[in-house]
Amino acid sequence: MASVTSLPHPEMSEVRLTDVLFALSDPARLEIVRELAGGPLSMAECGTFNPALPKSTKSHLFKVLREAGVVRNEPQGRGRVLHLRRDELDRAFPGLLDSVLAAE
Amino acid sequence: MASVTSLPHPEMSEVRLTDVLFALSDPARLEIVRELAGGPLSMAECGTFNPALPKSTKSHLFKVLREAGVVRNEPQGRGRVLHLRRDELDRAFPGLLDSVLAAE
DNA sequence: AGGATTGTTCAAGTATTATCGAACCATGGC
DNA sequence: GCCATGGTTCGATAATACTTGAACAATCCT
Repeated sequence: MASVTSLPHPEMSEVRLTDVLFALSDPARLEIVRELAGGPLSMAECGTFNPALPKSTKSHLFKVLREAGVVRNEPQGRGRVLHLRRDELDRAFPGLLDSVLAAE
Repeated sequence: MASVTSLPHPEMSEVRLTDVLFALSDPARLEIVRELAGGPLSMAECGTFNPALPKSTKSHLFKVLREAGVVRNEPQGRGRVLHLRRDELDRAFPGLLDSVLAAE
């Protein structure tokens, strides 16, 4: 019943630009997105920029990104793999991610 | 002394990407930016998407945009003119505004 | 099965943001 | 000078968002 294993992800058609912008507007979340731009990572591998971050806090950061449609969070083994929904975002908001990731 | 006439604007060099993204992440502020993309407007002309908006609220929306470096607010006659800092933003964050404004 | 590992969710406290009326300020025109 | 116009700032309240420990869930491994 409502296993936590598979988390809900919005369809890209119902993702709003403002929600994506909001998700990216936090430095910690943006940093996570930058890390994920290099390829999928487990949650443990991700967020190394701040190793002291409690796992509940980290989980919350990913939740915001996931609910905004920026990131996909899927179970793998005993952990989870995160990846940027890059192709989908590029289709929905052409150039957005490129420009954000290009900014120093 | 500290006349309100001329409001402080950040140098583009000290504008942070996350602040810009945050400023754009609110639907009302984003709508204002869309209106300003067509050219400078007085505050009265701007924000017509919600005519019932109190002027203090509207002023606050502009303040957030101004402090994030998105908009310039300058006195003109008895009122004020607002304009998007488009060229500067394009230089600092190439493609960002384009992609945001292009999104439907 | 039991324990270790990896996260998620809940709840509570804190902090940041939004909203809007009222007071205030500057300018233009009479 | 005085008043109307156009907008900012202040102050209070409401609404969101962030942070974190503790409890819980799923999986792997022996």
